Amino acid sequence: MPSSIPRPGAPVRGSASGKPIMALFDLLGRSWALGVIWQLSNGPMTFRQLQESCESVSPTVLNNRLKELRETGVVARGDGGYALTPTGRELFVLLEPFGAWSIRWAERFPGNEPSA
Amino acid sequence: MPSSIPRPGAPVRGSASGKPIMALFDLLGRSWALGVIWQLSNGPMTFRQLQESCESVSPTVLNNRLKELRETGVVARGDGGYALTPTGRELFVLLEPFGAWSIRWAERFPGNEPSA
DNA sequence: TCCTGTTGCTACTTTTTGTGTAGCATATTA
DNA sequence: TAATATGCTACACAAAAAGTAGCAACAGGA
Repeated sequence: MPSSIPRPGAPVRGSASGKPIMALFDLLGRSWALGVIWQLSNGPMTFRQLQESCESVSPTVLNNRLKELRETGVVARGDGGYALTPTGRELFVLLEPFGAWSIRWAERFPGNEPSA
Repeated sequence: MPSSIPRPGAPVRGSASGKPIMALFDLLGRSWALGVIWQLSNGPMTFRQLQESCESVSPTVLNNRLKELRETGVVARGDGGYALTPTGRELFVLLEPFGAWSIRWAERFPGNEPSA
């Protein structure tokens, strides 16, 4: 059984009253949710393509994440497979800076020398 | 046993070679990771305060998340309990816009009327 | 029409995570 | 000394994810 889909206004992890930010964190804080959005930012992908580009995601989980992301208006199916909706693209705009940030984070990672 | 801590450069979910963005998504895509960072943005909190403000988080998980966030340089312990490091505050700066966005998302949520 | 390949899944078993509750050891304050 | 807070650890249980198999629907092509 898929876990319940986080909806703002309904109880979610972190908020019995469903504060939107907590509903969003519940949605995004599930395995592969962020990864799927990241992959789809490059354009529509089929289920199988997503499976390949997200190494080691199981079809069960991928299907659950896609269901959740569709029901929350972030992803939709169309030509060429799954794609971000306008809402999803908005979300990606917020997510995009994490790419560059993660690289700087990696460089100064505790125990890493800044790679010469 | 706590799950392994995602480190850029080491294999993580989504990337055998540990692409930084995938390591970051692995770190943040665990339950309560985003919520903890969000809570700590208001200032340092004790373990118990975090437990209370994150409704329904179990101490086991909270402790695991804090360990991971500390070892990845996002959170540290100091006066007044746990607090974001400068790195953690940087991360929060990227996260902050999600607050406002989530409210708009809630308003036009599939099945919600834009509240009059 | 039969074969071959692709796609989007579902089913199932095993392993990993998270929940929920209890409670302990170490301060701190009265 | 007792009461309180703090930062946990230890379970027993439940939920989620991994890993693998395979099926139904469709699209060519021979």
